[in-house]
Amino acid sequence: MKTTKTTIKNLPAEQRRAVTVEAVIELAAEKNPASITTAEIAERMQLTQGALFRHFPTKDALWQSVMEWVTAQLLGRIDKVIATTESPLEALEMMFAAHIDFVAKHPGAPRMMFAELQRPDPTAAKAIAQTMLRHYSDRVGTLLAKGMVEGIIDPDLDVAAASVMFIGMVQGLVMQSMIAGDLAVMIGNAKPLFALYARGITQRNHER
Amino acid sequence: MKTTKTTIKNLPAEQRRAVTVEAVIELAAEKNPASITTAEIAERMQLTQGALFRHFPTKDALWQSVMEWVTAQLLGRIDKVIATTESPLEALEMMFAAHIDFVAKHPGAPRMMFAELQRPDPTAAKAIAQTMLRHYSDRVGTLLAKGMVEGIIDPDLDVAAASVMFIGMVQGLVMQSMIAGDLAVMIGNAKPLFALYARGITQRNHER
DNA sequence: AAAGATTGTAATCAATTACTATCTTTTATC
DNA sequence: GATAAAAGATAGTAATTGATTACAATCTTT
Repeated sequence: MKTTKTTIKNLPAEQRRAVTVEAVIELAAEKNPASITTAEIAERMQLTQGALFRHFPTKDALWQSVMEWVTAQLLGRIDKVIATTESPLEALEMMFAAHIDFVAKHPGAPRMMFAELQRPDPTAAKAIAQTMLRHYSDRVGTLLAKGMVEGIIDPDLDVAAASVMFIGMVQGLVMQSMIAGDLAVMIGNAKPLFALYARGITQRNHER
Repeated sequence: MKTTKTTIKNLPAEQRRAVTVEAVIELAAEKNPASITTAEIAERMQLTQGALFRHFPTKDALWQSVMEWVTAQLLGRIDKVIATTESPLEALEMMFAAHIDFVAKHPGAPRMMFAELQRPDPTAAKAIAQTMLRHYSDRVGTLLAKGMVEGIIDPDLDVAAASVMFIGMVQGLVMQSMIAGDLAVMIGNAKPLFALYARGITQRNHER
């Protein structure tokens, strides 16, 4: 037993790649993802810069792995909570909460998404980000459609607009937390925000 | 008379600075603002890279000017349309439309905002972005409060949440247009989006 | 324990970064 | 039209970028 925590060297390749992705996620929480250098990543994980390229052929390949990690994590969490309820509205709320929780734990994730989508050249990492968001929108759209059938959600609702607003809410909270420089503000405002959203999409006949 | 349109040289300093800001806004529409170099800016305006530093002492000073331009433009347009109506709800809708119109004309603007807010170090440009968004939120909050007094807007509304959602809508549309790679999608979705927003914040007693 | 494969180090590469010093050209003012 | 100031061109700087190299340390397999 000689696992010194500070210097974990000679990790198997797969494990090293995983640690690298974690380091990038960490760094993306602290600064603009576009300006993260390979030297910074290496320093964060107590490794030399050149060693990084033994595990990733190129920097974009590294970003690709990172985006895949984010995709798997976020969609995984979302699908998990959706499956726990039959109510579409409740599912949307849990989906939103799960997303905010994920973003609060990994503030770098939405920033990376945004940064990747901005890239002019069609990189592999960018493509992953695009398909991820498409899948995300599909989840929201499906739940909304389900709710309309059940009569919970307004039948005249513009599903596309409601999807954009759902994603916009997350983005708005992220932006607000960046202005305030405080992540707690995000979790605190999540519940009233969704309440406002629900008020906009739900059917009215039953009330009052 | 030999004013070839491609080479506008020897501009007076003030004019040159204005042209520079325009060039940066243009470039920010095409790629990640954080990775815009002084060489690129100079090339875009048919100037040598060194000449840029005759008009801006440092690169951050340049960004500062750009952020000031965005602030003046956006807040200026917004205040202008707000003044044209007495109805808070109508004012909000016009404000939203003006914002989307501005963003559609200058897609680089919101990207720069996002990029600046992400910077870990407290630069002058970042400070401008923060105060700008604070002023923006104030405008929304004031209109909402006014609407509550007039009985148009739900008295139990969470004003902070509604402000976050307002900004989030813009951000959501920006993101959607980045995924689609098409700016037209933004303008097309603006109206139904605001309708959904209005549905969430307005008083219910008068209807049905 | 020998052999081979894997992982990491240190030095280095060309390209690019923001920024500067020096020289030339253009513009404005008399 | 002479002269000074303003604006731009040219050609640099040191530092940083992603990526590659030769070599050493470590692990795995036999």
